Amino acid sequence: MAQTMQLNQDITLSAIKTACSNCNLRELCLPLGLSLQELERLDDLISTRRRIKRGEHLYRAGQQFDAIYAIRSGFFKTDVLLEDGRDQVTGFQMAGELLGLDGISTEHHTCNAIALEDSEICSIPFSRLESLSREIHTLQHHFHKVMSREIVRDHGVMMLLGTMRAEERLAAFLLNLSQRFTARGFSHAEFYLRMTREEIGSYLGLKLETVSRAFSKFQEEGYIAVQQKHIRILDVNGLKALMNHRN
Amino acid sequence: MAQTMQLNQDITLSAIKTACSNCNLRELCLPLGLSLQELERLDDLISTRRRIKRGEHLYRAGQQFDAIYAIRSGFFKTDVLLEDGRDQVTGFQMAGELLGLDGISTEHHTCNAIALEDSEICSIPFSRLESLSREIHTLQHHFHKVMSREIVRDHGVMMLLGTMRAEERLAAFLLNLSQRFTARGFSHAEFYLRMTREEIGSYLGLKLETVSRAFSKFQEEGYIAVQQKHIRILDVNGLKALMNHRN
DNA sequence: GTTTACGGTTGACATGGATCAAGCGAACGC
DNA sequence: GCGTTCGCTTGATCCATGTCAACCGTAAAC
Repeated sequence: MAQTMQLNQDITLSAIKTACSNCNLRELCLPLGLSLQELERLDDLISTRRRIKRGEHLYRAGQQFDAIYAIRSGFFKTDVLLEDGRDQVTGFQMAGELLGLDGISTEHHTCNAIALEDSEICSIPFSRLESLSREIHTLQHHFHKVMSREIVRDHGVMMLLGTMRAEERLAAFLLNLSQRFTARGFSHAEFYLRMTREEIGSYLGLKLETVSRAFSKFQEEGYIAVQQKHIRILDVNGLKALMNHRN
Repeated sequence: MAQTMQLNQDITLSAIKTACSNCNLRELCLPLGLSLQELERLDDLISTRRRIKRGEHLYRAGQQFDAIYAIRSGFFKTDVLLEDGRDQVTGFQMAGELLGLDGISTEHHTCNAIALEDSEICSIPFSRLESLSREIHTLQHHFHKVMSREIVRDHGVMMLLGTMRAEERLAAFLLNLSQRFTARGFSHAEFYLRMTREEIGSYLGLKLETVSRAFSKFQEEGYIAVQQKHIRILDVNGLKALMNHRN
């Protein structure tokens, strides 16, 4: 009897947890702007929830594409590989952000998505998302906005890689992280990096030593306090100023 | 009487010219994969055709977004500006490609689109495109693919800017242009650059002098023949080899 | 036809970040 | 608790590309 109750409760809990309508990330994620009824229809679509352990791949370049993924919790990186072994991190993704949009184009994933900490993702079968967004205008429009935002973000990274010097890049990176943590209700001034210096470097087009040196420099200047992966931002304006001036 | 006939002919010609169904770029552009009936519905949507002279803006960063643009003929660049005056070319677009996808996200354009030669574009009102793609599954799916392809392209540029050295970048750039010209029925081995060395440099994250030197180097090595903006590719494999090896 | 402006090339030199190398501290496995 | 590993830091040196400058050729302007 006690066991049956426990079981029922588990089922209920899991049902609550899987639904977008009860997800506290819905204002950051795909459901943004949907009405209650619309949300319930989206719930039907998001049946699977998957745990990905730190270091595991959510998908690999070359794999068949059939779903996009919303990050429920955790932290990911995506990277692309060149034939000669060079690779580059193309992004870091956190809760509420979507993964896999690159796969729509060729119906195969074009990059690897790897969990940087134990994470949970919601699978969104893409063809069903397309059907539903043919019916729900707001969903369609929001999805288009999300894809477009990804394009704009990429332009920002191109700008960073093409025109900024090492310290500017790192400052931009920290400010961007800070802003995204803030949007998720975390402290804007204090956070743990989930990625290594090498991964940061790869993303910023720098070597890990350069990243490390820039961190030390920022600490000397009093902009931040670094202790391994623990970062405290002491002077946001200092970092911003660093980015806005030539030299 | 003669005048009336002339007039009718003009109207007919203009009607033919504006329709996707008669556009020889339809296999490269938005209409890809549509049936004849579907094509005709797309025709209704693309009412305006606009000429943009060399040097003129199609749109500017900050402007209200309400349409995306298909390039009917000509050549464009897009660039983004930082507050401190730095700018970067984010892409070069040719016939059959779409411009303005970045504007969906915020309903404002986030970059400038400038014609590098006298060009013609088709305006596609975005809200009408969304309505139509709620009705035409193939159009919806193809549009998603186009957006996704843009994301994949941007990742390629990030890779280029983040991990390649100057000569690799220029080789990648030339091979990419060559391949896109080929897709449009032009020679893969001989073409005119529409952009200056400075614009190439901005796109590749290099200074114009470095671009110029790399061109000269390629010429010395016998990979290409350069004469100002006229490029002949003499050894595609040479260029490819240059990209695939470290050093 | 001459002048002017602009884009391109080339050379000399400077420098930011890469590379190579050593050492250190925290975390993890045994 | 101890050793090993991995990520990080820091120093010394090197090199690819940036910077500065001169000059050239082509094309547009007058």
